[in-house]
Amino acid sequence: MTFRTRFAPSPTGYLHIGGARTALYCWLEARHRGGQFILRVEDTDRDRSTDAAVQAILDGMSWLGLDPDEGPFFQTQRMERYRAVAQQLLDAGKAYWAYESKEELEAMRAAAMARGDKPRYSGAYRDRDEPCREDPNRVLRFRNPRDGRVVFDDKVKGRIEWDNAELDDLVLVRSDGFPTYNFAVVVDDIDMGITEVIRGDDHVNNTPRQINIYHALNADAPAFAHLPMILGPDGQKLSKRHGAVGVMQYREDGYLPHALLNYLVRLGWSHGDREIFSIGEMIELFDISDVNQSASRFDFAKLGWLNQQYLKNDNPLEIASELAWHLNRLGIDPSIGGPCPVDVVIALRDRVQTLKEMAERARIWYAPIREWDEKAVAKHLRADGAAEVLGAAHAKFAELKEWSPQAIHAAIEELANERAMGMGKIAQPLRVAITGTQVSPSIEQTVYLAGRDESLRRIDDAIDKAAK
RNA sequence: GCUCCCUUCGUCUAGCGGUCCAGGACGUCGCCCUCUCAAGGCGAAAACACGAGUUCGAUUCUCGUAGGGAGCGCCA
Repeated sequence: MTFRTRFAPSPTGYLHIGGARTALYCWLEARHRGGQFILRVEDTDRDRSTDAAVQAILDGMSWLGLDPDEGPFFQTQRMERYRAVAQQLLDAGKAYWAYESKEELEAMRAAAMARGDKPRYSGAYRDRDEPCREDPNRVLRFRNPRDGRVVFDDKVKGRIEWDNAELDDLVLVRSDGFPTYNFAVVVDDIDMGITEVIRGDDHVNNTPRQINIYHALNADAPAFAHLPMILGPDGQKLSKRHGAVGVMQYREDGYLPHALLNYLVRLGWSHGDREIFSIGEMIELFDISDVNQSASRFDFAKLGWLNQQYLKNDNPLEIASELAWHLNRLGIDPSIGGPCPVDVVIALRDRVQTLKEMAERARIWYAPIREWDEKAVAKHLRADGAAEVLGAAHAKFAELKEWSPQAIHAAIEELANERAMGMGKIAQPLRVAITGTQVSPSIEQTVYLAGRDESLRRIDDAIDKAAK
């Protein structure tokens, strides 16, 4: 039997960070074992499912590079199949019709709670053996075994045991004819030949009921692996309050997909002291049974560090095209003018953690200085001799044979030697002249990226400003 | 309330009975480098939730306690 995993989101919102990690683990596990990864959209809740959410999930997965081998399949397109399997269960006496109204069920639960019991379905119709009748409240319920235990070896959590007495007769088919989650997953996972179910640990409680359904269908249950939750930095459930929850938001915030993947793979899993993993290494080394059992918190600081690692080490050409996307979002079109984005990447990759920051910092080379840092002006432009130094730099730059960081560096060094000044005395006024601030990449990069004409213009402006 | 699950530095984790007065990484702090900011280098502080067992020996095994989480839907 070939090894097959699946990711089965319900399209009720964007692909969130926990879902992304689940998808990643499913994908890695399939790739690691040379099996297949299937994408299935669980859209049986017609009230909450939307096409936009389906698209958001697809977009998120494709941005992350988590390509499925099969799918997406949609449960709403498999209605006939669920109906047939339901009939099969009914014929075999493993399911029965029940007719309680939602209010009655509600009262039943409340009464059980009041007694200190678990709120469960009483099984009132279980043994009535009535002929089927039309009724708006009619649902098909599973005849869950009354005794015995369900035992399974979770690949993450270890052995988990459950008394059947704890389980009630769950609804398989709703009164509107749609299958419930617990029923549809089992049918799908059997039909799609899924051999390993990897999902969030909020599903462990469903697993014993699903295993019973597998058995009722004379099918072998797959292996299960339940992943611990990802919490917000404060240890609370991850929510909008924590900022980025949808995966595509990370793109907008300037993270590289590989960095996010690397961060996610290390959240709950590790391989010795290793922190950086190429996709190939993840596939080679990942094993679902090495995943941790406890919830982990999301740490933006570490994600930022990882992102910078990729910014620094990936091919600058590739980073440059990502940077262009972010520049566009700021209304800058680098193809029209200004420095080449690759040079910008090289100048800034050691100084920022995200592409978004990089684009914002790159602004000074694509557009005029918007705002002067008055403290910087006072300290460096209006300092004694600053205007004179700027004038000398202007002259040297104007005469440079080639406009390169090396040539600019040589010119500044020469200037420093001529006047026996420290580099700082020259670099800082220049920096303020070019950027309006006292923070930027190395002075030769800063000047180089501005371009010769623009540099000379800005130096002139700064000299004027110094005089005022 | 009931059932199930979880518990090593602030955070992510290593550890699978002695190698641990607990290792790495992020973050923090200090020093070095230095034209600013970073990056980089070096170094420091920082954890086995608690209590019983089992054992010659427990971070590692068992059981409790405490704390946290999940589920108990005609939602997935």
